[in-house]
Amino acid sequence: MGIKRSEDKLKVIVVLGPTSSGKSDLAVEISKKFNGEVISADSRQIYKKMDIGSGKVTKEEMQKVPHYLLDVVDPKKRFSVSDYKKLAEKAIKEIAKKGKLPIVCGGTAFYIKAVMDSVVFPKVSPDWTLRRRLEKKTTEELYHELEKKDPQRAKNIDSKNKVRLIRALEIILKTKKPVPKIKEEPPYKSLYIGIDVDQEELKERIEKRLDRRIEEGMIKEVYDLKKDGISWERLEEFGLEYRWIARYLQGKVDYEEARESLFTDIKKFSKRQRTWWREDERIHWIKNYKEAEELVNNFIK
RNA sequence: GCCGCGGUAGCUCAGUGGUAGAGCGCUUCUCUGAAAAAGAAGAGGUCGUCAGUUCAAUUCUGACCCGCGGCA
Repeated sequence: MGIKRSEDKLKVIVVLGPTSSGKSDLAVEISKKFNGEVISADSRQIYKKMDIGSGKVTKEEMQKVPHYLLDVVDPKKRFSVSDYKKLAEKAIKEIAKKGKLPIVCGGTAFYIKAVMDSVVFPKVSPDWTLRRRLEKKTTEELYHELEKKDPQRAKNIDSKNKVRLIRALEIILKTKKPVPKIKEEPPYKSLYIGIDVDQEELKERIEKRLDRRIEEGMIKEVYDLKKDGISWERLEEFGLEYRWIARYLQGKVDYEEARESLFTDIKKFSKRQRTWWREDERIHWIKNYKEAEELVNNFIK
């Protein structure tokens, strides 16, 4: 399999931006104008029954534009980037086959990168027994072990991050080989549109949206998830809305504290989201729909 | 008015006769199958005010100011 010439590659649009920036609306607008369909790139909206808390678009907001990769996984099941990559690739093909324009839109940068930068994930599925065993070791021990077995990977890895160290060792122990390097030609011809929102304005939008979602029944949504058998631990792991509402429902924090902490955490999250794209030259940062429309026009010519 | 307790980082508080720490927040960053996860680095303080003791005071003493509780 040779490298595809760029003229042969499928065209894919990426819409990205921090939480509450208006990505979903923009993706729908572009879809309507340019005959596109949307593929969500969101690690929480992928789950069923996690609607308000994850900020999923409603049926009305979709305005009849087909959306992919929303509500496809049971929240009890584990889902990973690698699963996402497979599903997203399938969706892109499907949309292109219909002669429509695939638009990847979402706030999970790792998911977008996995698909668009063709990150190759070694075919080693998580071995929870092994992980539990490695979990008992200290980060220092794990790092030394990695240094011995794969000095190359040890050079770049976050030496104090247990989750990453364990994953790296898992790959090495299972494949008996070092962790493969990632570097490949991007698989699609792409246009990256980033929504640029002023920090202060974003904070206001985050807060307003948070209160609106509480009114819309976000707390009940989490309560129902628990009732359906999702553990507190799992809800904790989902983070943000699910984490803080779960703590509130358990009586660990009062309402005011839950709301304040959640607001703080969402703001932090939006800052973390920015670090993924800050230095990325491919992204065209836009302020409004008009600018986006122009970009897409040039892109699809 | 009296008695007691307290006043140290943006917040909650540790601590020491040789000019200070933690957690949280804040800023910045990382990202190879949990990614809203997980992790890293950094910036903040003339230790309430004034005076005394001392080679040396945030630490001891006194007065004062402020807050909280109790008594009257």
